[in-house]
Amino acid sequence: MNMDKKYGNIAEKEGLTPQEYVDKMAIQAKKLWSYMDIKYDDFIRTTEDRHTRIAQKIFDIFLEKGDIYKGEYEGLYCIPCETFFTQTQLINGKCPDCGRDVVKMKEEAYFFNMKKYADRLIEYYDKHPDFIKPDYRKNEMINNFIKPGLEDLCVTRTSFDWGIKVTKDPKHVIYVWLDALTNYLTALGYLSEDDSLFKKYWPADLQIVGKDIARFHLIYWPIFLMALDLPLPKTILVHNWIMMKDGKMSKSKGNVIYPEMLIEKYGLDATKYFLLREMPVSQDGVFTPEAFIQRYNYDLCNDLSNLLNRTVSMVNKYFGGSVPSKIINANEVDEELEKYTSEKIQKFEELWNSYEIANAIQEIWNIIARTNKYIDETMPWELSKNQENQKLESCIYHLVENIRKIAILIKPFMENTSNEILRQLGINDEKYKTWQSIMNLQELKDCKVIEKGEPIFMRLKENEEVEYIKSKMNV
RNA sequence: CGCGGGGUGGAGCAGUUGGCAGCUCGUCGGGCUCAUAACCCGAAGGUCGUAAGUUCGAGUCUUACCCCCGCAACCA
Repeated sequence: MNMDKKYGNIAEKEGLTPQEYVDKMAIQAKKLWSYMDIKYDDFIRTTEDRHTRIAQKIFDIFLEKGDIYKGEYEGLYCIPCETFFTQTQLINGKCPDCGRDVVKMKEEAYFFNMKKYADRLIEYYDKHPDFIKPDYRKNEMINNFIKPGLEDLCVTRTSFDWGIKVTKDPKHVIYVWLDALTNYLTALGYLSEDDSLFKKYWPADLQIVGKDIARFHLIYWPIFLMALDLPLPKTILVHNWIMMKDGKMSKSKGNVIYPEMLIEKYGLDATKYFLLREMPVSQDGVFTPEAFIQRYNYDLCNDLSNLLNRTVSMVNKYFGGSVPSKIINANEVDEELEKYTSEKIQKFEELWNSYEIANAIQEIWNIIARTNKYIDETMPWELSKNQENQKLESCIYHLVENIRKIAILIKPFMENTSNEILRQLGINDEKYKTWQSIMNLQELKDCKVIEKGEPIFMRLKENEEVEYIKSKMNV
């Protein structure tokens, strides 16, 4: 996590010092993570001493190597705001903050020699097809930025002093990507007295970034690493955005949806489920209140929750709550279910490992649908009536076993629900809760389901809830 | 102007190396009763943006064009 950047101007407006302002932002970010139950080992801020010291060191290394040189930065400048803007940032040719005219200005600045590394970067892309995901981002970078001629990156400013100073030239402040990106290294203690974490974990297996900062992570970041003679992360995954039907969320459009509100009303698991399920990696996902409630009702209530509920009920009705033991000679219907399930688990694993999360989750729901269908195929109530006990035992066993697998599959993103399902099934033994355990049929010794199934998700009235969500979007 | 993504039954989307056009929701009809008016089965509905080409055969390859959405540089 990194977030402390140039909030100086915004801070002033709120009557805060820049440090106070970013402190406030950091608290908000941590709050959201904790609300989402997202755990992390470390949370670094670029205002921390462990970062600033090393960032300065890295700057000096580049300076000595000749990768950083002193030049002049020319840009469009708003004098009252004391800020440079790019052509595209301007609104009707005026300052986007205060609306006044901007002027061409020059200032002394340090530049990083990106050109020097352009060829090496392209070569690296070619030799490491897994480096950038999804694939098309690579072409985007090459065609738009590298091939037309990579420009050197301005890495310092003199127009303000909030930030990390250049050791040998303290009127310059390191700005912005050199400072920001290197936090991935400083967080691990790179170049510090204790770099054991760095030695242990670098290079990273995966870095996930939003598409808005793809360029910086796919071009500048690898080049900085090359300049430091460090290995690159194995994969950088660029994810897209959640959009609203009428485009980007914005307060002025009144279409902003806050995750806190959804979590509060519909629970953490439902919220995470929706976001992951509706969010293709390589395309923007769309949020609509209708889709949210429909997913909740169809996928979570009708398919998942109801499957558990009807199964628990049958274990009680036919076996007094005790899960039958594994049957060795399963019949054809059972075998088909087993085969289907293991194929889908394999598929899930493939997709999950290639970060196609939405598609992977879909495979789980295929198993859920197939298990619901299995009940209709076997008709346990008929088996009971006709006293076909062995078939009935096998059927109920297979049902419980499949739901157990489903619970473990959803655990990474629906932990509470997963635990609740296992609790209702009476699966307490840790050995039946591992990822490895879903590769085979388990005996499920001494499992006793709870006496009365409790729905884990209750059907919602679509109209009412859609109205509710909409009313919260205009706040 | 350039680059990228997308245009597939009413809606939202899948379609790996070209070979009888699939999924979810909706609609219509049926089944079942373990469960939440749930669950299961079946049917209707598409000349796969337009035009031309390659091929025995193209949603899938080639070319041209039209429409929608992003990105265009030092801005977390």
